Amino acid sequence: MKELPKPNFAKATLDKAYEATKYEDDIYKLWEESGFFNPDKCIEKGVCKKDAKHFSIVLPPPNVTGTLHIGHAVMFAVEDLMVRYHRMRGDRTLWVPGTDHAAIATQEKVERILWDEEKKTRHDLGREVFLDKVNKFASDSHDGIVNQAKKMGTSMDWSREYYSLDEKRNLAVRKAFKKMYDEGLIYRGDRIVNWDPKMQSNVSDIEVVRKEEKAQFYYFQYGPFVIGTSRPETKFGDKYVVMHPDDKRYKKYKHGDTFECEWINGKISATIIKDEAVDPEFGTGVMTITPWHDATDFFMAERHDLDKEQVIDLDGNLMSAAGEFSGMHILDARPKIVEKLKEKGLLVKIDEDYMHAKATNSRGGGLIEPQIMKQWWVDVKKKFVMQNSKIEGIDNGKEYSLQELLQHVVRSEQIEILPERFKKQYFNWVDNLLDWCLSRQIWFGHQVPAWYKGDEVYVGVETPEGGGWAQDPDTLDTWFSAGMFSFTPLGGVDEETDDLKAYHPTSVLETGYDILTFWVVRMIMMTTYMRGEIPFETVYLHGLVRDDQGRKMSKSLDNIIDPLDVSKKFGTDAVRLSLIIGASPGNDSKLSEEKIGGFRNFANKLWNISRFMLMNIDEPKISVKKPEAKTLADRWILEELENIKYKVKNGFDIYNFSFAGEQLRDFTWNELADWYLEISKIEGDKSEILNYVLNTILKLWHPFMPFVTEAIWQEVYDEENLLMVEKWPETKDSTVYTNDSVNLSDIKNIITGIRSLKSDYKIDPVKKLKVVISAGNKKGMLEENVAVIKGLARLENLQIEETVEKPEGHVGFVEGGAEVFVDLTGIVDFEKEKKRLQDEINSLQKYTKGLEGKLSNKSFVDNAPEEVIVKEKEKLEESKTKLEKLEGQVSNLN
RNA sequence: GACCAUAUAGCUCAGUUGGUUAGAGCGCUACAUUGACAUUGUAGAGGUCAGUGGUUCAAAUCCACUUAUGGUCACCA
Repeated sequence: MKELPKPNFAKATLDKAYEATKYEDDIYKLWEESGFFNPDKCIEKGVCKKDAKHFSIVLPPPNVTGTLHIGHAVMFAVEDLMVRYHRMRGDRTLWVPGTDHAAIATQEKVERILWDEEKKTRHDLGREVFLDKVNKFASDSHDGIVNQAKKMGTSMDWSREYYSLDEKRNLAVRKAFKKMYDEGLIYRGDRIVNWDPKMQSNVSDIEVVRKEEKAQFYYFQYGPFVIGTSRPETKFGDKYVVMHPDDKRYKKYKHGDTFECEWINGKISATIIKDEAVDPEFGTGVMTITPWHDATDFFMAERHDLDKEQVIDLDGNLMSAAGEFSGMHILDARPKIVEKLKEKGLLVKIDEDYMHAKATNSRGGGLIEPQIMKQWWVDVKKKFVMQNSKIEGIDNGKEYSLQELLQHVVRSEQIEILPERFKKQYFNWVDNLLDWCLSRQIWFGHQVPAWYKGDEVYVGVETPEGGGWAQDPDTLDTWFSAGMFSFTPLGGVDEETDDLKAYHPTSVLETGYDILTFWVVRMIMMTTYMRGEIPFETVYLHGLVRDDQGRKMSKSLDNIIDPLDVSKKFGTDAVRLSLIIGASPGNDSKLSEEKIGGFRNFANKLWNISRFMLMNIDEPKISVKKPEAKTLADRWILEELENIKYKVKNGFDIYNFSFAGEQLRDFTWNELADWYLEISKIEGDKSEILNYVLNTILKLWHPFMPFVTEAIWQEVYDEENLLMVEKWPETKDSTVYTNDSVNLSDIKNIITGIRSLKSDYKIDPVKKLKVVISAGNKKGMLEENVAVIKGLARLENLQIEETVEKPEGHVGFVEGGAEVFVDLTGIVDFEKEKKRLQDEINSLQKYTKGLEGKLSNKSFVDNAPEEVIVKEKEKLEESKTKLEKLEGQVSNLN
């Protein structure tokens, strides 16, 4: 690694404060140029073995619609965390980057820009010119995204980067489409779709969002019936009147009966239909239907084989069926139609407070107008013969539907979803799965690989031989290509590449829970079908990042936290930590600059801890050998280090990253810095231990805070090695219990107790006091630590006896069975002391009484496990002894 | 309407299979400023674990109901 450009680091000592911006770019360059983001290089250099267990993630590709937001930062932080951990553990680790063309979203964005800047539509430009523009936009977005991802410190293998609309992915799409078509899983048919007149495309059910809105609800006389509707403008073609078969009010009317009645544009002939889809409680329990422009009506018409007539065109204007209203936009026509019906005496009443859920396109917000159109669909219920299954419980030669595959792999726990409650949501969706409408009337995306000549249809991977074939102008739903992202970035549809063999199924799909139904379901569907494999073993769903008040971040609220801004301000490590600590899978988290600032402080703390340690290490070296402990504090910190190693590993293993980070921070700050380093100033001569501890915590912290840890590593250990590919510290496989020979808590408590008294009496912290300890069986242990207690509690003199009466003018407290007497001659406030001791005695008495009650309760003694009883007895003994001593002190106040 | 979450200190959250005198960070109060760090240190205040009832020797933890907040799905012309 010597040939690599070395960042311009200061030598020998660290700067006083960690300045992230000074290091981050150089560090990233160092990593990138080392080549270790690529597992091939790791194998070559022995970072991992070729046959090591693999750990692979395909990055959920950000949309090329612009710049990244804080949600992407979470994704980067969490995935990089896992990837760095596994890489250091020696797993064969691959993280594949990519970007998504995001068909509708991107086209819509470019169309808007085009309109804002040039007042032109895509039709003014034509398909080719427009697509050039979109591609240019996408390419610029892509570059920005890559740059941002690198700023976040992501250790992705850029040599394997993919784009959802590149040639390889396009080939995969064409092959998949053909395979599904050949097996009858893709069909072209006239079905009702969600048409967006604004965007001039249909969108899938999942892309439709409903918005509650107050609307007018009209009641009209329709022959002998009163019908209700919120959409009078659709009623021209209505010639069926429907009611529930069990509705007694309309018992005398029979299914199939016809009658003549006066309607908007004159007399019509209507037919009575009985169908259970009608809710007798709603309105009058009678409705007319418009199969061409309503999904419920459509399916009703299908059931009874009724005529369907188009009333509204694709621009939202009324057609010839509307007679005098034809050519008028539906929204303009509505009041006029109502007016006309009123004049004819057919308007019964208007309900002004009707709550209506209007359907809108989640992209662009256009009002959805259902239409019947010829579209391409995936049949999710159709059975096909499985031929390539490697899935447990799915047999080759047997028949399955896509829906059954989706159900099977999650139910059989071959795919784990975290947090588990999202399984319910998954099945809620999958069990009620409808056919998937694939085609979109937009230009940007994978063009449908179907060609037409007259009535002939050809579906294939390449343009058919022979002239006269015209390709379907529509493009495919972006999720069709996205559904194959576990494997298309590793190879293709039908070739077995080395990458596919080595890294598929991928280990984890890490993404936001909001995308579960859009993407996760489709990935499982496409992958199980195309490859006969699960796409990933675990789905880890992160929550959404909200502002400090819990609101979604949005431009209009002006509460957006831009990851790059805050990275610059506080350092990338701080941003990453703030997104990981305090966040749990599937739950939203709140973020504020204050929170990030807190973690910036921690990064600096780690830097300064290292700075101090470095000053006290004779010869910094990379070491994994546990050094010899000479004092109680040494034994204690080494034991705590073992504990924290286990806790962090365990946190990673159970996907509780927040817990791992929190524990590690507590150890680093509250134990190592606040106690051990302070003690080391007194005891001295700790070069070996400090070196070992520093080594270890830098490794443990690296996945969380890659930049500052690598910066320190490079400064301290220098030369050949990158922390990024150091070996993860070995840990035991269970909790390590602390025993007395490594327990520092008595020492800590005595020191804290003395400090507390000092603070209580408002004694100048610098003033040195005299202390006598009646130590009992703790005498030996305390004597060994006289210097530590004296130093940290700032004592002039410390006398330790096995038993000693409280000297005059002293104030006492009890800690760990020892009585500590602090010399406050001349300043003791006897009343205050009396109260302090009495308060403690009171609460202790209550506590003791509780314990006694518990232990004399027969059912407790009979039922509780032995170890619990033993523990309670010990507690009782302890508190009794303490009580005795406190009572002695109070009676001896002088 | 169906289903799923969440409710613990002023704020953000921990609390693993029921057994702690319920914890952390931020904020707050008081004190401390020349050798790792003021992006700091020391000490402290602050909680009837949403409510009610139940199970149990034992409930923040399990169960039922209630209330509040959020989410997913279904939506009715």
